[in-house]
Amino acid sequence: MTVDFKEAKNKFVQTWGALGSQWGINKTMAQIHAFLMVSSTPISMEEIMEELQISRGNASMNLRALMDWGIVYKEFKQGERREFFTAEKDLDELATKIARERSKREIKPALKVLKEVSSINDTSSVEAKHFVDQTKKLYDFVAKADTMIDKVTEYKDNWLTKLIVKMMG
Amino acid sequence: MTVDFKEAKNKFVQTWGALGSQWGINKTMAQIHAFLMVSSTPISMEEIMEELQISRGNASMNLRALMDWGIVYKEFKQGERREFFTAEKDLDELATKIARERSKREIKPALKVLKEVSSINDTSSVEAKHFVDQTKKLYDFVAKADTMIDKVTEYKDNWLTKLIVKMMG
DNA sequence: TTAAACTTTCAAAAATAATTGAAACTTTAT
DNA sequence: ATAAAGTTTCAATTATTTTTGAAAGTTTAA
Repeated sequence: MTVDFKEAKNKFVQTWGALGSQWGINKTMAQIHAFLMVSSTPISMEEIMEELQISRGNASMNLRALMDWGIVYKEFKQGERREFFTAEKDLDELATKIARERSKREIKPALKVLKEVSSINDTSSVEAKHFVDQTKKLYDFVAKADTMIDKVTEYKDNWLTKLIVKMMG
Repeated sequence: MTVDFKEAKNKFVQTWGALGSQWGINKTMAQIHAFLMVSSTPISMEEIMEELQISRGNASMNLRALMDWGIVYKEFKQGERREFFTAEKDLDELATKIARERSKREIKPALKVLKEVSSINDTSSVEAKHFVDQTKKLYDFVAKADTMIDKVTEYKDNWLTKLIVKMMG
């Protein structure tokens, strides 16, 4: 491993970790994912701990979380006791899984609340009318965006390209 | 203000705050935005502090941040010394501004790093080759997604609807 | 020019989130 | 059955982020 490669890899992992934080994904989780993304072979927990200088517990919990998101897989190696991990490397698949998971965990529950609060029966004040009107609009908008995520992730391959082609036409 | 309305409003503000956290936006910032979104008149800092039970400093800093994002505006009232605030209420405009701002602040810098690390000249190992290949793919994918944000936010109105219509066709 | 009304700033404190590490647990080989 | 090799869990600790509040700054009216 040349020094340049080592540096580049490290920079990538660090940057991805920082970016993750800004999007509400914890730093280590993003870093482990980044590391696995650019690794060409399955990696043991030991090696992840070593590379990212993190504890066993941290590695274990974040690998679990990544597997729950469906973007990291456990692999078993012939004649090896240890578990190895690989990342989903297909980017269409990766984006699809992240979109679906965020929809399920965050957008759907938010929609539920929006529907609920926009259903109050109060027209006694301008404020109340505006509230109902605005939250209904928000519900429609978010629901539409969520539908789009569903539609878009139904495409198996290359949906982003296809979508852009459609947009241009 | 009936009790139901008060409750609904509060639930909405709380929920939006919690959702914000999950997306890397601080709770108070999201709450202030939510509160302004469903308010039909300009609101003073005093009133925001009162409603959300937060300090003056907190209110001031987060209002500044929201204005930097371009989704909250200062208003001046005839014969009033105090400043009042309103949120961008048009949802297409809101989504556009958030998308553009995140692109500028996070995606563009990430692209820069991706370009940089994928440009190393090392083909001495399978690992290095895989790294370059994978980061190049990532660059292309993220660049494409970012282009899409640009295209989509060029539409002035109703871009989400138009996009869905195109997709269905 | 001054003082009242209001806003901003930022160091310190509080709250929240992430991380550690050791004990408990599981699996496999002998 | 047992011990070695490995993984998971979670209470305690540490790190990070957010919030406070008071001092400094600004604007306006008189």
